Amino acid sequence: MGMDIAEAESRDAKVTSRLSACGIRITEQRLRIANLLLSAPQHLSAEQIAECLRLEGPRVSKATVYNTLNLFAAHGLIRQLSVDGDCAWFDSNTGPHYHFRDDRTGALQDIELQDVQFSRLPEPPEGMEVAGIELVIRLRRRSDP
Amino acid sequence: MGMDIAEAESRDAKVTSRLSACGIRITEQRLRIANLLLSAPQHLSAEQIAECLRLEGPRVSKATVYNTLNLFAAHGLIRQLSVDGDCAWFDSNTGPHYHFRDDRTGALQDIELQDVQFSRLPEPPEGMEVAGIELVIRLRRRSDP
DNA sequence: ATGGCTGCAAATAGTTTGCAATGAG
DNA sequence: CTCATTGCAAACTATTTGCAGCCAT
Repeated sequence: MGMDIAEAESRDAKVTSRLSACGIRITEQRLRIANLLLSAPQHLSAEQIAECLRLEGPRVSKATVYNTLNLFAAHGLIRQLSVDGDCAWFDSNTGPHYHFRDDRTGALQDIELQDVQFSRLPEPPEGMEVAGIELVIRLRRRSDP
Repeated sequence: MGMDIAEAESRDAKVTSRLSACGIRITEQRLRIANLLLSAPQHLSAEQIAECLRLEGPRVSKATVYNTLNLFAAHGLIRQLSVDGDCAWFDSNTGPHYHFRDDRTGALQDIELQDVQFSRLPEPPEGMEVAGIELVIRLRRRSDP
């Protein structure tokens, strides 16, 4: 479960350069949040991120968590999802893809683009064009034995 | 744009019987809200419903609007959608179908089930089954001339 | 009459904002 | 040194809940 110092440093270096490439100034809080989200494809809510930060070290205010997430999203480093009305989810996979959603827990899981194919799609209304397709497959525990 | 008294009465009668069939007691507020939503397939937010009620007659408290919408949803008369994080939308089309969403205005429009066909869908994760598929095609104004 | 509804106001939850103190370049 | 960033608290928005009074049955 651990990560040695060399690993942590290389991870920090990667994340740091991604932030810098966007013109985002590096701070301890931004680096910690970026490490949570950007080291692997993930779906996290602001609350979950705040919770992780709380467990792992010095507290980061919720305002800063939100400000940082919005900053990252504005630079296209992450994407905000509206799959449930209760809270926003932040997805570090910014490429086009779809989601499974566990109805009971709310947990999300990626579906690769090529795992869904449409043999028919409706024509957009007059004067409009498709800006994106959001697909959520809701899941429940299988009932049959 | 108007509706004569006979029309309004027959609409009331239809709506009343749908509510009664669910065991929902008829009140003036419930009838007015039901008339807005159930007389045609529609997507309305709680705020829009409150606004319509405000314009058309005696005020209905927001709490009652929400309580009523939740009541209707619990009985399957309407369905709550989570297509944007800002507010809930209530859809009086309860059958399976999909949506267009205008990114600029947030407005929703139905897509019939048969206008979308999948030639490939992913296998649900172990022990899970598909509870439903939510598809939103986001629209923008067409850019090319 | 009596128990379910309504309206109000207060509570809640998620998120944003204002501002003084802090910290990075 | 200087301006961006942080943390806190307060503001805000959407929604829910507690409760006294009202109304359908």
